[in-house]
Amino acid sequence: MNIGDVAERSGLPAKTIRYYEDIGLIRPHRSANGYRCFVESDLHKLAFLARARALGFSIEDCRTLVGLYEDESRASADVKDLAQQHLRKIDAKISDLEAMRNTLSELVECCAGDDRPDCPILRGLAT
Amino acid sequence: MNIGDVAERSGLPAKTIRYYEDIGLIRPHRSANGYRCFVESDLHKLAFLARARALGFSIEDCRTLVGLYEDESRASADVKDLAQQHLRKIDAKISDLEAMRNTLSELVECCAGDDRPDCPILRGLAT
DNA sequence: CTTGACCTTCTAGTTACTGGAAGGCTCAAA
DNA sequence: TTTGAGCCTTCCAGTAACTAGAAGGTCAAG
Repeated sequence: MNIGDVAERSGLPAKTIRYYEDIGLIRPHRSANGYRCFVESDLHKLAFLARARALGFSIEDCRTLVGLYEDESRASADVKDLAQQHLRKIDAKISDLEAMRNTLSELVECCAGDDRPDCPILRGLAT
Repeated sequence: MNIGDVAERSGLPAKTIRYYEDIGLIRPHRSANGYRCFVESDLHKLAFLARARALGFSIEDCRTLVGLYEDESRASADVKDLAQQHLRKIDAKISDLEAMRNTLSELVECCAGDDRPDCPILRGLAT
């Protein structure tokens, strides 16, 4: 398979796949013409990476997850720990965003939104 | 005021204040010795920026907001539009994060988290 | 033999800072 | 008067995870 095929089948842009090779997440073989030559297991790994990234895991977390995935003697506790840490980060981000949303939506609701200059949003920011 | 004073009073690191000058958000005067020399209005603007950033507005949004703030003939509708757009982005981010959290916490709950290799989290990612 | 769709590498840009190096200024103590 | 601490300055590089674009090689079809 060439990069275009795995891009389509994994849902990852070709650029991203090349980047993942650059940083050592995958190691596809090369054909005689220099093209990357992917086998099924490369595709499988890329799909794994795509899903882990979609769940918000960082690239370094993904590297660890792939390592655990390929380690037949892993302890599921290690995977769970990583996932729980990530879950806590997600929760923290959600809290931050909700705090922002609450403050901002209060200000927005107070704003007439007409052609006059008086604006509670700006007043709130300037306070 | 020197940069250390405004840093303390605005809550922004000195590095960040220098950066804001670099990108043209503020234009403090200089003393004879080359030190930046801040007046109250600079401090006020920095505090405004700090609050806008804390609400998640991008630097470019902040630039626009400062412009509106300083424009006595602004229409509050312009401010409100900007804020509402930002609110929608925040809501979208929260939705994304909640989707991640839901999927991930389901997987986490299914995982024994012991020393055995069998792991529903990895299976979920590999599917 | 050319055309178009692939593929390659390389450089640089994105966001909003942050860390660190190398060096100048200021003020108080010895 | 010198010295030292603690400010300040600029400039360069690094962060995360790509993404855009340029310049050029390869391949299959017509």
